Amino acid sequence: MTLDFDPIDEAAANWRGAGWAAVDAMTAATSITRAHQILSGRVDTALAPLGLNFSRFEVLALLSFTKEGELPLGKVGDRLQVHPASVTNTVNRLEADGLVARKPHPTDRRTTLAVLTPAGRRRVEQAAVALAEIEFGVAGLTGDGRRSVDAAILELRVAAGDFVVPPSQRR
Amino acid sequence: MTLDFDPIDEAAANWRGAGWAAVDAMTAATSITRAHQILSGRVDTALAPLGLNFSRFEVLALLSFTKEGELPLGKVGDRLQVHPASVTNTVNRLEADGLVARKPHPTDRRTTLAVLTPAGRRRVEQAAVALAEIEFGVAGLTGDGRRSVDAAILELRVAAGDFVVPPSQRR
DNA sequence: TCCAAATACTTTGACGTCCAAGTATTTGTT
DNA sequence: AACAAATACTTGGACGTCAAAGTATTTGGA
Repeated sequence: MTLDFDPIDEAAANWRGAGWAAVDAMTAATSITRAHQILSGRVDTALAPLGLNFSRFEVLALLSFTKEGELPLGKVGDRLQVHPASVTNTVNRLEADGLVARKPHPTDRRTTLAVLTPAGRRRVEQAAVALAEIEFGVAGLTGDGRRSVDAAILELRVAAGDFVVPPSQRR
Repeated sequence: MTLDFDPIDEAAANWRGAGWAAVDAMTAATSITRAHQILSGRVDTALAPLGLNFSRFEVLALLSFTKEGELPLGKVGDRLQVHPASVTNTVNRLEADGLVARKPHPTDRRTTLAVLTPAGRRRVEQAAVALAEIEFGVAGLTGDGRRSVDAAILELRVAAGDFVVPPSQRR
């Protein structure tokens, strides 16, 4: 199963041979896709014994950082940049496992709050340890590599409109 | 929906505040995950009018690079690093659209070949143009950014055992 | 005050991915 | 030659994601 050549290099050579454009963009896209595949597999493997996957973990972690351990579902989606339907699904599962509870918003009846339960707080702590142990699936990336990936992808995220850099903090 | 702060920076600050380990690994993993989400959305949008998604396109492209325009399904999976079940599913769909045909292997009856049809060849050419136009979803990444992403992720892929660098070509 | 538009969440449905198990065929050993 | 193990692919099931439509509630004008 392990190849004796770099499949991305090989693809780049093929693309050039076919006269196709944007080869450098293709390799970057393919690299990112593969990196995601690798780390997501590792992360899910590490979290499986805890009954979590990365999405569920992210929700728990986000809640654990708030003062009251609660947040409207919509805010969760905004922060984690996932579709509202995915938030519903993820919270359903966390709720079924007793790690989170739904609670009506005190003043806005459209809104539902996700509240971290004590079991949820314990679980997220365990998960954070488990993920740190496997370096979040990026074992193999050096410190320099991590920094350069962060910096490069920051450009991509800003270009995609993920957030607006306030004029005062442009770097 | 657009935030006025970097959600990954925010997460890093929260993690440090909670005393959780491996913050730099977490930000790298989150960056890669988000980058994948961005580019995969853009790519699928660009390919949708052609009735393709990135997986289907990759299969067509791979076949188009071979001499005969055909390859055993297993080889397709190896090259694209996807699960055999996913190859079956992807080829089913391409076959239903008349872009690929299944053909028995001439000597090994366990093996099935995927063969590019003339329509498949035309379609993949159109798709390559469409993808080049949107720079494979990585518009926003500069040339330097693309190179540094490639280089960093190469480390990750090698560490993950994607392929073995022959001793003669170590860099 | 009234009501159209916006907001918040859920539901449903189409896909895609992976794992595990099942079928068919070939290989490698004895 | 015989047969267990490996290989190649498909099937079925569990999940996850997103888009679109539906329900409930709140907002912002006229």
